[in-house]
Amino acid sequence: MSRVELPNRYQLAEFGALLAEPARAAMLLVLLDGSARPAGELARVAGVGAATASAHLKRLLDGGLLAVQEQGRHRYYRLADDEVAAWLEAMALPRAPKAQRPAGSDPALCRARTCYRHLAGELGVAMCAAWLERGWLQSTGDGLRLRAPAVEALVEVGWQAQAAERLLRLRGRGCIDWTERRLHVGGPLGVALTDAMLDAGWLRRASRSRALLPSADGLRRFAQLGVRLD
Amino acid sequence: MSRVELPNRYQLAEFGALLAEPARAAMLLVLLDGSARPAGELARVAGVGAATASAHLKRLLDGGLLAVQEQGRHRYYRLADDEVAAWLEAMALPRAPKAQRPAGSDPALCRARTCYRHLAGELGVAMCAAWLERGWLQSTGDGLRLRAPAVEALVEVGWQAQAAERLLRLRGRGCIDWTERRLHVGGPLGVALTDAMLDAGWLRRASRSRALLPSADGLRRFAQLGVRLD
DNA sequence: CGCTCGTTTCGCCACGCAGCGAAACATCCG
DNA sequence: CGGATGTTTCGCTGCGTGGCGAAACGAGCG
Repeated sequence: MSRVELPNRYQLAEFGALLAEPARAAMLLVLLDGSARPAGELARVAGVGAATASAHLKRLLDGGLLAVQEQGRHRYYRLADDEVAAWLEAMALPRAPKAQRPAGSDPALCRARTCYRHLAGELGVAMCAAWLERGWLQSTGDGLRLRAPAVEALVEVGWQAQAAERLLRLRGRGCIDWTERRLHVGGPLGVALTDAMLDAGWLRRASRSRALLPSADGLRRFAQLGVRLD
Repeated sequence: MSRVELPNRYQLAEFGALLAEPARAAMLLVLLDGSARPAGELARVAGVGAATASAHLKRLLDGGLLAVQEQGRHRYYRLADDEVAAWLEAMALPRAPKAQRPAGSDPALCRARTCYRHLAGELGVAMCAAWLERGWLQSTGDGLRLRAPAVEALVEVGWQAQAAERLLRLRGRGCIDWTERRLHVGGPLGVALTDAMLDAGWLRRASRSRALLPSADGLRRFAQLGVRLD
């Protein structure tokens, strides 16, 4: 068939048009944390009526940026996949007016946050770098894979052996962190790691932002795993 | 003052709107190789009249995506900086309709190409990774820096000592390659390296695309510098 | 079964803006 | 100076689309 050419002007324009409306941008931004929200709530967030919101959601859906999940009389919308989330992060974060990143950005958010459903920010980048260096994490043709020594280390700091071993079977995606411009671990592996850290109380979700707040205990554990902030 | 919050909906929408027009998208895409072109040529590329093109260029200029350089009765437009180029790469490349990247993309382009003015693609990523691993390249707080051993190696494969040493003073920017999702060297250092490789005949620009074609000699030199393609 | 609530569809209006031609500038050249 | 060329400004028209209210649809619930 016709080979896929470079990004032609129409693909790029179509994508841009989907972002070009403040109402749609607001919806996408609020879904960037991986949540799934019903149409009505998204309408409220975007500040438009239900009818208008429905039209916007239809466009985003047709454009492949959203996926929908029906549940009773609600329809929950979420980002189509973490590929989309990565694009949005790339677009959204560095778009601070001019200055590179005036250090005014919320420091907690720079430190640790969710990107889609996995850990990002300085902490996420530091973890990825440290584990890659130790060989606990390896980049294969198949994506990022956790190695046995990492499992041992996790068990040593208190994780259940069975749960830790399950991580060996999960595939990670290298995901670019756009405040740090460096890799962190996304994909199923990244999500599983992050979930476990939340469960263990190492991290806590901030109430009104995507920031993740590390507990004192969490920081100690991270340090035991070779992960330090600055 | 008001701290810079996260990307608000308006910033994102404004950016999207700039891309949302096929004529503007075409202009941006053709400038993605770092070239500077006069308004008339961009009008031709975009397939619109001179008047229309002028209006589009004004919008892109006001939006901070382009810079202009007056020269006689011509006005040469180019991308504002490599930050913008990186955003565009991020938007444009992975925007193949659905399938991840159906391997139908131009193989030469995946192998090596210019990103703005520096080397990207498999070759660029491989070089960056190999040199980081050998310590020839180091990530400092200030960006990427070349180290002395790299200069020695470059001289050994035939570069002028003086030119090679100058590279030590140039700052590199980690630039994300969106076909590979991995780092390669951008910024002044990346540009200087790439220029030198073009001068030395290791690489040649393809006539009708952003692909860079490595010569047989070039591939041999790259191999001597620890850079191999698969 | 009939009411409620969440969502989508329909019909309508209004604004934004892309497009062009004509004209105004500006620069180079003879 | 005067004509040619490159670029921008101006005025205008037409289309796309965002917004809303009203109505339709469908799922829960008493």
